[in-house]
Amino acid sequence: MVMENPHQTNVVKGALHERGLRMTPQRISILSLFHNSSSGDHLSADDVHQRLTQNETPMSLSTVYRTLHLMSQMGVLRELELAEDHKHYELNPRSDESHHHLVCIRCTKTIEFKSETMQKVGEKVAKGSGFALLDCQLVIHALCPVCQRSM
Amino acid sequence: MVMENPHQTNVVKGALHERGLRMTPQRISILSLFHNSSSGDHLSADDVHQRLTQNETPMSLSTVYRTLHLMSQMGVLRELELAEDHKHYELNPRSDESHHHLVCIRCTKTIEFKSETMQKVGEKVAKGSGFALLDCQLVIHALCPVCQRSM
DNA sequence: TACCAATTGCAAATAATTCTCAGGTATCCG
DNA sequence: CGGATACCTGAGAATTATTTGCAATTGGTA
Ligand SMILES: [Mn+2]
Ligand SMILES: [Mn+2]
Ligand SMILES: [Zn+2]
Ligand SMILES: [Zn+2]
Repeated sequence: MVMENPHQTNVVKGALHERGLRMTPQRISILSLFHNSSSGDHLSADDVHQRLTQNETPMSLSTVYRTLHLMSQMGVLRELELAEDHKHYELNPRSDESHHHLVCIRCTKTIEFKSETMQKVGEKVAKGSGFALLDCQLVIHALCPVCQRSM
Repeated sequence: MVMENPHQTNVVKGALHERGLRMTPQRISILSLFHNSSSGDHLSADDVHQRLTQNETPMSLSTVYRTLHLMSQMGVLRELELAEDHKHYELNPRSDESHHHLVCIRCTKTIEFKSETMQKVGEKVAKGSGFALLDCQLVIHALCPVCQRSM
């Protein structure tokens, strides 16, 4: 069940080395998990932890948190703050496949959508201020049709 | 020091009544605080609590949390998830003055910028799925020039 | 003015995330 | 090949933002 993505793994390994960090079995397992998830899977730290356990690659929840944080800092993962009380993660999409989220603040139903302009705006704004872009996300908070009725 | 904004206050009062809720002194104080803040002031629950105390309108921190949450649900305030471990709030800007945030994930330096297209995209996407728009925010995570050097 | 649901303050509870630290392990060097 | 060093992990405790339960209070209305 654990299928690796050698290319991406090596790219990350290189980035880790540049910082004096290492590619460990735990980090490989977490990256594989995300590579094998379908788009639209937004995983919490706990989700990741549970799936790893099912996948025969259990590890400490602390390590999961540490890895998710590190990978987000490196721009490999993307941290989503949707309408829940905890963070969710997904692979940080390549600029040509970037997508964004429309989320109901009441039932947390989430819809992904694409928009090329967004990424361009992000790149332009970041460059304009001399910032190095890591992730650019539009979040639309709204009420879904169902929740609009039940108010 | 506490100057009210009668118009906006009445609008909110009406919206509260529609839900069977009340306009209390505490809610008025919190709204006034935001109306008297300058753009770019992103206040945490604790910031709000401290400023209210200075303003001679102290109240319980629970009430602050409850009010910030309620006002966000109503679309009066806007909840910001920037690069810190707690939420920040600001007045939810009218559609014609909407703005967005570029934030350094390392030092949390935050820059506001405008972009008309963004709001339009948000409105279009929400409508396209039958959602009722509350808030639409682009967050760009990046590294500021200073932090890029110190790595 | 009396009533009643909404609201508040306080303290306790919750839950996500981080920290501490001791025991591994990869990597580098002589 | 060892040994030194720095990185990494697991386990659990600690931290901290936020929520909740409850009794007392209050706003808005009849
Ligand atoms: Mn997504
Ligand atoms: Mn702002
Ligand atoms: Zn909904
Ligand atoms: Zn910075």
